[in-house]
Amino acid sequence: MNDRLPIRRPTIAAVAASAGVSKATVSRYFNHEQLLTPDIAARVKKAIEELDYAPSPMAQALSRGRSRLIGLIVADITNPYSVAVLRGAEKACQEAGYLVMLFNLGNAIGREREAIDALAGYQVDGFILNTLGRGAGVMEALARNGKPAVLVDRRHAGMTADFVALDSADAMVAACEHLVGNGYRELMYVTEPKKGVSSRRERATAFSKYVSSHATRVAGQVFEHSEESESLLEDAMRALILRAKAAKDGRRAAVISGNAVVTLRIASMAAKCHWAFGADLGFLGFDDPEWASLIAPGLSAIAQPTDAIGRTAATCLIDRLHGEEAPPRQILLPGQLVVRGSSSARAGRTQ
Amino acid sequence: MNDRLPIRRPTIAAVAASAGVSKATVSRYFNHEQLLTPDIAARVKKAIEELDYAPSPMAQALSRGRSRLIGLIVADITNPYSVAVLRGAEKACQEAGYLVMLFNLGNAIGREREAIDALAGYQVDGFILNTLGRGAGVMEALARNGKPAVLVDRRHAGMTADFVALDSADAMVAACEHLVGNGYRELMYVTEPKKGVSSRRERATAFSKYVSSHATRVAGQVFEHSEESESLLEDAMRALILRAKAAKDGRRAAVISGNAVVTLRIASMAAKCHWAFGADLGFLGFDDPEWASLIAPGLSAIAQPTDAIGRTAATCLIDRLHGEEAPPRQILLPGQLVVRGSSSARAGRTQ
DNA sequence: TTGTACGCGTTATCAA
DNA sequence: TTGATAACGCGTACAA
Repeated sequence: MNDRLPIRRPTIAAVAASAGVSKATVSRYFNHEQLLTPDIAARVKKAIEELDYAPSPMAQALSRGRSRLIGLIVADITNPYSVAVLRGAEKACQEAGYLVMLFNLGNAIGREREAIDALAGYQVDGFILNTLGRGAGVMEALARNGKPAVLVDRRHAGMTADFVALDSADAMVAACEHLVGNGYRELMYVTEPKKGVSSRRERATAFSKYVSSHATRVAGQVFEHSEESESLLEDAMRALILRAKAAKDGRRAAVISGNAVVTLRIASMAAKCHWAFGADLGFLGFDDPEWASLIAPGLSAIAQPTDAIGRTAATCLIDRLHGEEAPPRQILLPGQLVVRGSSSARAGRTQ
Repeated sequence: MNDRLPIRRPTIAAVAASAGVSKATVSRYFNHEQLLTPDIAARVKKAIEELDYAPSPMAQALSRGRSRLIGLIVADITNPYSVAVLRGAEKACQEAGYLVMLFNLGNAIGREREAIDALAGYQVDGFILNTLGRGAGVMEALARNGKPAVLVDRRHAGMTADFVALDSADAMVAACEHLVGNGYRELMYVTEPKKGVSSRRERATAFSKYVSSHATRVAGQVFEHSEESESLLEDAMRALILRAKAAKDGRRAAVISGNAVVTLRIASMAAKCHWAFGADLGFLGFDDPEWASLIAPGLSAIAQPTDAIGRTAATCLIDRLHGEEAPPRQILLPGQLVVRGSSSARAGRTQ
């Protein structure tokens, strides 16, 4: 039952023969039906149905130069953010009749070129990129293949392409104002190593800017946390808490996390050190993972509109494919502040 | 700078012309280099490098009938399990020189056929399926396209294909023995609606079997939990706890969760009702999400070897593509019991 | 060993 | 309006 080798789907030639017309006529039935005599069209239609014929997208791609394929390159599919975006993008693509070819970099920077070329080989019509962005070969590879791209979350310096992301600066201000409004004045922003990643840089910058423009009331520092600096982070947080206590003016300490990965680290550290969020330590994190409400007393968060980001990226790209010629767009989507117990105004539990 | 339209990558004809040979010779350079004179091979090589030529996989696919593409159909990309498997599979595919075309069903059963046909249109060489499995058109569509497939996690009744999944029965026994060994004798297994999903059925069956074969010491029930039955579940859990207390023989109550989605529900319910895991209520869940250790006092779990499952599925499929003709295999991978505080022997916190 | 010519399944040009 | 025919970019019998 599984003789899988020589099974061939019917071709346009078979339909043409069966309908007693030429291949060109069958092709026209799909692409320019208006040009066909009703009588002929009906015959072709019948043959198509009898044979259960469907055009081969591959052959179409070869002939037309367009494939209805979209290449999606993602820095790290382990990252829930990437997956959430992927989901929105894939859905929008499907709805527009495009299929997604996926390439996961697995955080292997430097494979960006390889990925672009591999996907371009299959004639993908365009790219959605969520990559590390050392930028090196990327621009060149994109240009060489002459295909449009839209960047997600991470923009490449000097690359002129559509860009979709969270409005980090706006979100950071909202986060800071919320915390400060609730009495947290000793702030620390913890981010993964900024390196070249634009979203990380922009959030850190927005944080620093907020702090310096409210220097009279608020103190703040940026902490770059990498896998190895676990104990350094613990020390920094401990110091932060002590500083707030030492101030004697009732100010409280709070940590802002740059993304869900960092949030996970901080939450497990807090559990280990028996720091109570919302009491000893305020907390608010970028990204709103499903488990945020489960960590007592609930982790406050900036929820990213990941689905909309993915969807926007896809439709934006597809617009380009349909001939949209506008200059590169920068689409920043607003985050949503989700308040839970970890950033409460008064110490203690907040269901 | 973004004149993306008429950029054409060099073709085999261009290389042939540049090297002063025929297209066939260039083709042979890639596919049968042994047949070439060193001198000629060198000339071809030079031309290839100068033009930065790479064969078009699309055209190759059309010509050979094989595309080095693998279609991956997933029931619901929102499910972390699916993503984890996807990750392993995509990696293995990449390493073997295959690219993945992704199709997410978004839990829309009935789109399976559509997905298979869409992917088959692009000449994917084979399928990796993690779908709902009403089975209806699936077998037919697969047969019609004559392409091999490997099933992941969910097997289709009557479909003879390779199958890769967690060894659910074995894992369930391990889970039960662990709980019973720690004094939990009043058990409840909570699963999403079993419907046609084989993995859910198998786990429930294994649970029932364990309970009935230890009926003298252990009581157990299966609870099918759907989105709407939130309050029913709460009632059931409350009753479970009371039953254990009422028994007066020191037996304790424990819940086993069928997957991470259910775990999330139960954890938030426990928080709401102020049930303390490991004290009032034992807990152990299938799937070991990253946040399992953060829920006090740590959620015990059966960790699935998701990466290995994905990787195994992919290599298994690729073996078939390379001519492997063995009868359909059933590959069951062992889960790993991760013990944390939620299933501790004595009440109280267990770091 | 190398080249010629045809096929893979479409679309598009140009006559008819 | 419809039908040959030539691309599209590549592999491969077959001939040289």
